[in-house]
Formats: sequence, C-alpha cells, structure tokens
Amino acid sequence: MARQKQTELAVLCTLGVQPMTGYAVRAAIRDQLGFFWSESFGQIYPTLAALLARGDVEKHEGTRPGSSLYSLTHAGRLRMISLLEQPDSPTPRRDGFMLRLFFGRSLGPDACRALVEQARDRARQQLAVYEALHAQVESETDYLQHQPYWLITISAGEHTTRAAIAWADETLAKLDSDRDAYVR
Amino acid sequence: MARQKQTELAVLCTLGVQPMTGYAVRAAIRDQLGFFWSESFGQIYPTLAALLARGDVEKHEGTRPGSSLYSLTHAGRLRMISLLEQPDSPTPRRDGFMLRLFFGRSLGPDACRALVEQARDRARQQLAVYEALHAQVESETDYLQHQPYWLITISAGEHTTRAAIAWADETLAKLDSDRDAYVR
DNA sequence: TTGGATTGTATCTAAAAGATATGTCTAGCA
DNA sequence: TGCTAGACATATCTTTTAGATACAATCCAA
Repeated sequence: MARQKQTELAVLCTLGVQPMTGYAVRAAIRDQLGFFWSESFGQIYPTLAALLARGDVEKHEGTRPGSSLYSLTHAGRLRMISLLEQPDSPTPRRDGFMLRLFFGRSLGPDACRALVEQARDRARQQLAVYEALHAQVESETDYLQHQPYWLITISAGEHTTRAAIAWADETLAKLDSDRDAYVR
Repeated sequence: MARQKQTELAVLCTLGVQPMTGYAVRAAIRDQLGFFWSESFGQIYPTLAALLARGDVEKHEGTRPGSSLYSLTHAGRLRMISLLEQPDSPTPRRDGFMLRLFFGRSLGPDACRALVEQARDRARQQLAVYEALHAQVESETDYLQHQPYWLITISAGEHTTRAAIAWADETLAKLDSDRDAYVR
C-alpha cells in the first residue's frame, strides 16, 4: 500500500483507546488487531515521530527513564476520524496457499491433499481461538462501548473460518472421489 | 513480503502454463489469479530479467519488433516446483474494512451500518462473478489438466464470499435490534 | 547473582505498490 | 487516405512496508 499511510491510521486508532508507549502500540496491534492487521515494527517509531511533528500526538515522560507515553491530541482525534471515514482502498491479496492450489497440477495431487488438510487443521485451531476470544470479550467489562464492535469483527473471523473448514472438507472429499481428474 | 521473492514464484508458475511476453504475464496474473494474487506491474520486468540471468527462463523474438517471448527452461521448471513445495509464509493481512469496524465506536453506528451494507453488496456481486467463472471454467476444454485445480480455488472464493454475506446479514440484524449498545 | 524474559527505542535492507513515461501496432471511422 | 483511440509492450522511479536486527535498561526467578 504505497501512498496511503495506513500505519498512521492504525497507530492513531490504537492511541485513541488509551495513551501508551510505542512498544505498547506494537503489542496492542499484535494482540488485538492481529487477526486482520499487522504493523511492521520498524514503522511505528517513524510514524509516531511524524504524528508528533504534525501535532496529532503529544509526548510525555513515561514511567521509566527513556520511555515516552504518547497520547492523541484533539487534532489527532479529528484526523483519526477523518481517516476512518475515508473509503478503504483494499490492499491486494497475495495468498500463497491459493496460488499453490491453482498450480496444483505442477505440485501433484498428494501434495495438494496435504496442503488442504493442513489448512483445515489450522482453521479448526483458529476457530477455537475465535470462540474463546468471543467468550472472553463478551464477559469483559473494561471497554463496554467498544465491546459490540469488537464482537462484530470476531464474528466475521468465525464465519470466514467456518467457511474455510467446510471448503476444506468438501475439497478433500472431491480429491478422494475424482482421483483420476487430478493428474499430475 | 520482504525476503521472499514471491513475485518469482508467480511469474514462474504463469510461464509454466505457456510461454508469453511480460505484458501477457501481467494480464494473466490479473485475470486468472486476481482473486487471490496481485502482481505489482513494476516487479515483472525486473523479475524476468533476474530469472533470465539465472537461466530459469529463455527469451525469444516476439511477434512484433521489440517484444520478447519468455519460456520456462528445464531448470526453471525444477525451481518452480521446488518453490511451490516450500511452505507458504503467509503475508500479513491489512484489512481496512475490519479495522474500521473494530474502531467503529469512533466512527459511529450509522457509518458502520453503511460500511457493512456496502460490504454485503460487494460480496453479492462477487459471488455472481465466482458463479459465472465456475460455469465457464467447467465448460472449458483448453486446459483440462488444470481445470479441477482451478475449480478448487474458485470454490474457495464462493465459500468465503457466502460466509461474508451471511455475516453481513447477521451483523445488520444485530445493529438494528441492539441499537442502544452501539453508542458513539 | 546471574541470566533470561520483558520493556523500550531505533535503524537498515530489500521487496512491493502503484504511478508514470514511452513507443508500436491495429482497427475503426471520417 | 489519414487520423486517432485503444490495445500491446517495455521500462523506471518513489514511497511505503516487511522483517531483521542492534542495543540497553529493568524485572524476576532460580
């Protein structure tokens, strides 16, 4: 995503929940947005510096020497909302798993079968993670106003993952029954 | 995806189906892999040059002056298979739509509703595209040995898209019934 | 008390996104 | 016949991102 500064948006949003250090921003993005977002570590400090220069965030002394707490300014909050309201230009997908299946003829039916089985197992584990997270967020009382929105995104993960499992089961059945079609 | 040269794999695979020009490689990736892969235009020519230098592809005169047809060498085919067999290290997701919903409290319930409706409409259109493509590939006889693998990836798209529609319907119903929970 | 895990800041390289420049060939049409 | 719009084709450039890595302080536990 050149030309878009999506990192800025993610950092602003994360600081919008509560003030924190750059390190904590990284941890929050990894732990809370990890299912649909990732932030390259090396981008966070330069982005914080740019936001500071623009006046979108403020820097305060942290709890230990050398550490800094960043918090949103009023301008930063306005900018966050304006960025959130802009249409999302989706980043191009690069799904190496699908690429491998598409060229499955070169890979051979056995290797493809193994890939699909792997994908199904990973999806099952993933579903369990989503379900546990769902229950945890539902019982949490710290961020009541955020909670329903967080549940929406978790529900999206559950739907997608269940679909992946169903597709994998169906595909494995097809690989078994039409074995002759999947020649190398 | 630093450190991975996924472009090389995609280009090798595309040339594996039949020899073509750089321009045609780009078109094939856009038209055939577009649902799960995208190749940055500016990467294709440098990648072809690198593959040529390694001896993985050969360059021949094209149909018109100045154009070149690239084809896989034996070494290139071996390398393609070896890359296909390597485990796929998934590229990190950056889903701006989910990011916006996660921070939906800052965006407000009405804007979120509009986003979900938009996503549902886009998914419906997408499903129609997948279904048409499914029928088309099924009736095609040019690439019989590739066909079943291509259908597997199309089926994955259909499953995912149906799940997205179901999630959107469910989410819209929730936004209507629990209106009070989604305060700004 | 040492040593491993966590917190915290910062920089570097390589790869990718996407815009853009440039030129040729072909088909339609005025 | 000449013109022009659009497809074909190659190539380069800048900004953003991925991901590795370096370095140091602090905390905790064996």
